[in-house]
Amino acid sequence: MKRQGLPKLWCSSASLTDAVDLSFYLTMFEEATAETISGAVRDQVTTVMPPRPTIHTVADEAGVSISTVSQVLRGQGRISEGTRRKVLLIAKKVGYVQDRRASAMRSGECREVGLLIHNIRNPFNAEVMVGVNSYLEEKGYLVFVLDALDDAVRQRRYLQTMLAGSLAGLLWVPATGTDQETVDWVRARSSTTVSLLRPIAGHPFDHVGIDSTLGASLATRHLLDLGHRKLAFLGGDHGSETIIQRIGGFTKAMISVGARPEIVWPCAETKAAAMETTVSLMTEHFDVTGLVCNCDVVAAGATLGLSRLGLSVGQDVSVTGFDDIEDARLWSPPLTTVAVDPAGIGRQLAASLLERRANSHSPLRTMNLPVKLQVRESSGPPKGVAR
Amino acid sequence: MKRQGLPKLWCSSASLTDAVDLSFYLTMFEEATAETISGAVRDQVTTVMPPRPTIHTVADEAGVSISTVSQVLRGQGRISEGTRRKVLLIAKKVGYVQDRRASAMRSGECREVGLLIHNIRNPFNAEVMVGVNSYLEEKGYLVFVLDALDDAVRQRRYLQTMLAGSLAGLLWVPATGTDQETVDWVRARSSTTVSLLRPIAGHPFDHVGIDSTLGASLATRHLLDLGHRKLAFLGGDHGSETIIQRIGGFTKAMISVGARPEIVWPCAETKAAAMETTVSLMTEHFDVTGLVCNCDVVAAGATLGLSRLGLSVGQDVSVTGFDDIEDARLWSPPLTTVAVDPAGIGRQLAASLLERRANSHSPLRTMNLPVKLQVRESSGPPKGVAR
DNA sequence: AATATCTGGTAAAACGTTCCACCAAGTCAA
DNA sequence: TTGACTTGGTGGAACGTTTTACCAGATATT
Repeated sequence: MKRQGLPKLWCSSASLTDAVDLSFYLTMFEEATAETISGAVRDQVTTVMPPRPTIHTVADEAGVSISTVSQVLRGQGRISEGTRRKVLLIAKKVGYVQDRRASAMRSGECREVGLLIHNIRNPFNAEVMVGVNSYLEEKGYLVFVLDALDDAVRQRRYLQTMLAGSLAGLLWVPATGTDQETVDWVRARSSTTVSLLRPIAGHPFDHVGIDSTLGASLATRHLLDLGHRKLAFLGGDHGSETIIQRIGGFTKAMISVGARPEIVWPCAETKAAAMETTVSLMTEHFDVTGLVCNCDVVAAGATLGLSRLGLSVGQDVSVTGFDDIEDARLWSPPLTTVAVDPAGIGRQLAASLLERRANSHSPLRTMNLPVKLQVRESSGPPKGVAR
Repeated sequence: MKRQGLPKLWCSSASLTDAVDLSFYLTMFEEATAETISGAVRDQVTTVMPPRPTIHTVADEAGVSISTVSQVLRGQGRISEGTRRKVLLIAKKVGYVQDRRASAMRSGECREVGLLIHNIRNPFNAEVMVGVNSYLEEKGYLVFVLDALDDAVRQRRYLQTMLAGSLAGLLWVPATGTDQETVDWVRARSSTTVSLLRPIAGHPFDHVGIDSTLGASLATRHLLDLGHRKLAFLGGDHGSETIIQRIGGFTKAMISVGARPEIVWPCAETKAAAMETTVSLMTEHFDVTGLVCNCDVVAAGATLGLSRLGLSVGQDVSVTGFDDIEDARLWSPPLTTVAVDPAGIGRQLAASLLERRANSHSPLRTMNLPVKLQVRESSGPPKGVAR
């Protein structure tokens, strides 16, 4: 079957009021069903692979030594324009690609950065990943990602594997429950490590994070200013620095107006968990009028929980999030949240990493990026207070 | 600062009706502010790294040859229990970890699998990633992820980098606009490649996908059965096999009841894009009563677009998705969607990869996993038709 | 006593690069 | 003509492993 592009039909987002030729799609359909039987075996033979061409292949073909090829390829040394051309041509012809392992092994150079994150399913984390990647990429680094699923044991395994080949650097969001031994182990093996988002007690690495305390404080303050007094803090993993800071911000803001920050319920970072926790929380504390959530995903879950209880968000109960993920502004009601710029984190992360690589003896740095309260309709004055 | 665990306070998800000691969080807060100044420099010295211990280090320390160490470490060869013990002990003591690069280079063995995906921000993709990872991981493989952002040029670069070190296998969701040259290039370089989700014309690799035609057909049929006749297909990238199949399923189902599948609008795989496209579409075709969406993310965007127009989903207009991401059941209204099991894809992907590695000469296989219509409240009979 | 077999281990050649020391031939100045 | 310098390149040792061939000594077999 041959196909050159699709019929114009749907290639533009303009609508199609004229009658259209449907035969194309029907044909597709027939073929598709035929091929689509579960587990169908296609009688196609895999060809035997020729061995991957090496620097030797190129050298032989060009009639020069491997040293010459190496120098040409790296643009170093003194090679005449003629041989240079010839070598490049042949390299292209035989499809040579440098074996990074061998190269890195000999030269000690390495351009691979590992990003070990705790939950790639959280859109905010995905955003950070894309951000850091785009910055390091243009410096010639390759960022690859491992998702530890916030499990300390799995994280340990991944670290072991990552650091078994050498890395240009490690970007690390420590999983919940990361122990001191793991931290020490990483310190001993990776000279260039930047922790991110979740600070580690003792600050053993460069760190890029956000001002969690301020963020939580801003959100809480916002609800207090609207007239709320009975607020709850919802979400967060057990025992991390981040959550401690956020609860700190919440507490401080509450205390400052004489309210009691009593209700603090952790929960997993998923909508489903947050929904259930919210239902329980609101059942037990029916007089709560505002929820300060640890992240947008939790806020989304809280919204669902509230609507299950027949409570309207922004009117009966106000909700704030943290992160300002792309979706937050699209929800109904749009979420009031503490905005963090994931691209900014990415940029700073890349900068920190490169700086540390350039100068491994400079003192460790902790960067906390600014946060900004993004007020939307999920927060409003409590019932009975005029807007 | 020393801390042994947190106060019991919030370590359980039980609520706290008693008065609590707040001093702890206040202390935290004070410290946090002090440290949290943007760009603050911490006066900590980085220690100089001792060179990473090699197999030689261990051999010298143990007074044996490196061959012996190598054999002990891999549990091969004939080594007495005594030396075995000694070597293992020393290896542990000096903190030896094998250099995977060198090992792989010599032995040709490789346990790294690359996953090149087109958009990790789509939760479905994230789910697939987690799935495949969990299966390959227990077989001792390391799966690392690159997100090509559905950009063919970036994808080309990433492929180049990934295949520059050798890989045990490549799992590939081809980006939109992947050209034949790229496909050929991958074929020439990677013997173990499994394409996933988006089939490639000509089926040059093993493939794990889903029955897109059937899925789209089921969703369309469902709406038709409810009494809808004026349906639109929304979403999808330009020119991929997937979208062709899905439009095929839509078309076939429509035709089978004598309806005209005229309205087919592609759009990017983000909520924002889908929202806008939906607004345009519905403005132009105000009589459409059902939207068959190419994926759940698009369906979510469509929902937002409809509510912006004051149309209620499931009553004024029915919407179906594709994927059944975790959120779909939590939305309001919960989304009727074609359910695909990401874990199943993960498992099958892992299986295909391992099988291909075990037997590189068996014929290529295309597996299409079953889909199932998950009916929820986002679809209902059109107005004027009794439920 | 001569031979075979087993046991525990070593030496050295790879793997595909990089990089440094070196070389042959040409050029140039004195 | 000699010495110094430049140009264009080569040879070979490393990098940290794995793997094969081999060896010395002990033990078993005839």
